[in-house]
Amino acid sequence: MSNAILEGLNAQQKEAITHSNGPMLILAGAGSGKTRVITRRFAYLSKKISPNSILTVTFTNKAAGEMKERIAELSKKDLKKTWIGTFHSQCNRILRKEISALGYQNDFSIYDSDDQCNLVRHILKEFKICEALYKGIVGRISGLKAQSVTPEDFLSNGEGFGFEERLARVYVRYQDELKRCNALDFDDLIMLTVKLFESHPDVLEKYRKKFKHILVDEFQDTNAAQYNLLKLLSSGHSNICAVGDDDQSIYGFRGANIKNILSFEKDFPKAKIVKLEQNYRSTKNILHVSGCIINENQQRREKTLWSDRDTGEQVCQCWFGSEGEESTYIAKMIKELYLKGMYNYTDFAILYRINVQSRVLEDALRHEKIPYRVVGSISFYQRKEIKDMSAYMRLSINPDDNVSLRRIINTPNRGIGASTLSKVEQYAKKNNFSLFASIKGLMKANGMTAAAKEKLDAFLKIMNDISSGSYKDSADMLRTIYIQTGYNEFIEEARAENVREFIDAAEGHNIDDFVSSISLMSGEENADQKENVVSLVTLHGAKGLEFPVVFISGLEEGVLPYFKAESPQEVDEERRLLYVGMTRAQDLLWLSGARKRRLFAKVQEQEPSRFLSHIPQEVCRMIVKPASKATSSPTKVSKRIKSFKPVSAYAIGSRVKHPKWGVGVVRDCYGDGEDQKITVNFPAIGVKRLALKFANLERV
DNA sequence: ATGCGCGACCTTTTT
DNA sequence: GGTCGCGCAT
Repeated sequence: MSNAILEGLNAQQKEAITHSNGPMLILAGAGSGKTRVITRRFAYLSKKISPNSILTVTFTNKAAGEMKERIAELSKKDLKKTWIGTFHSQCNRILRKEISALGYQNDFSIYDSDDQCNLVRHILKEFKICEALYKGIVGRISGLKAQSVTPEDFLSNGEGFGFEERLARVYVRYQDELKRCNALDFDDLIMLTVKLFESHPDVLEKYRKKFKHILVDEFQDTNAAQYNLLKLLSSGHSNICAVGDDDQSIYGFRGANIKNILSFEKDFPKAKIVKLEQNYRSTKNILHVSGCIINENQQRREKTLWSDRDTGEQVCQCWFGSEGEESTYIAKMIKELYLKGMYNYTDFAILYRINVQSRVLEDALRHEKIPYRVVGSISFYQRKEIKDMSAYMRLSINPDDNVSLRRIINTPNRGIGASTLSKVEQYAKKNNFSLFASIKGLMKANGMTAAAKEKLDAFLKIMNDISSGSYKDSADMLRTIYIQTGYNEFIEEARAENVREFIDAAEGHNIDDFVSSISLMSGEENADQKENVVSLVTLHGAKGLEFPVVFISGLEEGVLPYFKAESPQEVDEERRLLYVGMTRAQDLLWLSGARKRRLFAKVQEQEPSRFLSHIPQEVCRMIVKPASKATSSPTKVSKRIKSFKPVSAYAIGSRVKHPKWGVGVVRDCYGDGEDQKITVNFPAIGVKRLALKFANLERV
């Protein structure tokens, strides 16, 4: 066995990688080299069996991409046909082949949450149920599907009263509509694969034989349907390797079931359990403090992370008068550490529980002229113009796709309004047609005004032109759509830019593959991380990331834990959220809160988060700022980190740019007013003393 | 068919 | 405070 695969690993990691057959649960603590273990195990296994017979599932495209990349580095095998991907993409791949067994066609559309909402709202309108309830209903339906509860199951167990009864009716109808549209929503991808395997043992057998080993990443995030899928596929050989950390389970609200990891041995009785407890990321202090937090949770698998790293700086705990002071403090601290030359802006992250918290933080960063990026805002593929373009593509491939048709029949505006559409809907219903077929039928029937017919005919012609074209790739088709539909004339410039980017991304992609996977793309994975900016990110969004310096803001009752978390289980999940945030930090960690915070409309009096009471004071530095107008200067802490002067015009250690000599580091800066002098070390030139007034320097 | 004003309600969100 | 959706007005 070549040793490259086993090089530089600790004993537990080796044990996990070389385990041969049978179920295994790897409890991988934060920063314990989890990805490394999975990728190496993949490489290890593929020495004995074909890499194509290992099913590797992740939750995000990003994780799948990283894994592929790292496996490619390790192994010289051809990885084109491997099964490394998200749960949804793997199911998509299986269903594209096998779904005819369930009465769908294999060119089905995939509805994302936006399409899903549109369809539910349409049904609610028809059922004359208050449309405003759609969000709750979509959530419930999604929850049911996550448990593999089909409409039929739900009907047979249903109470049959009030809301539940109406929910059942909507669910039945929704699922029926999806099938008529030849469409699957995200949850269907999993649920229907499970259903397929359960109802067609021969198909299951085929994949069971195909996948000799199964590797699951982020196992703590699996929902019941996903777990069922894994159990079905691994039944027989039981070669399932699940990697996860129950302490980082923060997606309970999406149906993730923490019990899957807590009671793994119940389903896989002889499971080997490996704990990865050596942390390669954080200082001892950070680990100690975060360990004390997570220890408060009752339902967890005991683990104790340890680190080879230094004790490190104390964790800073701060209490401010208001959220404004909190933000100012954080911004100033970042500035100081940056100017000191210790860290780049990319090394900092500010984490928070809810998105609205970013606003005041952004204000403070802008005020200090610190570049930043808010991570995880609306994803590229969810933008209206992108969704419109894809809807045209989708409809042209799958004419039954009513949701896409409703989306674009009057976009851009071609005068087909609600009354015309409602005639189309009625005619479709009467004849059991899709909307597209209904429009075609109506052209020959009576009962439409000539004007309406003309407009519908124009729409049919556009769709016909799009469908009958021959294209060399997806980009080619999109360009045709963009022009044929007149979208290019109706769109504003900023959005047109997005469309161009979309077309670029489609370049060289086969149309069927592109359309079938487009709903599964998030577009977040290619966000350039190279920019030197501070990251602002929610605690959820921070999972899987790491930063040398982390600030967690808003550690107050009502924010973290969020006021909606009432049951002990929900509070535990909030605690895990804090734990995830803390364990992102490599060197320095600040935990802060404010006594007064503007939340929604009013200013609220806040109490410190209950989680803070379990922090051992001996490894913490407490900073309390009484509510006052006085500018909160961060000197107290800066002294602790290393004594350095308050920021002057140009702080010692800061970087400046000279028009001729380029970037240099400030050695000294003295004098004041007109006579200020500065000493700068330019790497290429050497140390220079300049009169600030004439030097024409620029901060970098 | 579009535009505006009013009221309700606020999380997190891998796909 | 700010977004989103509805209903009314043109």
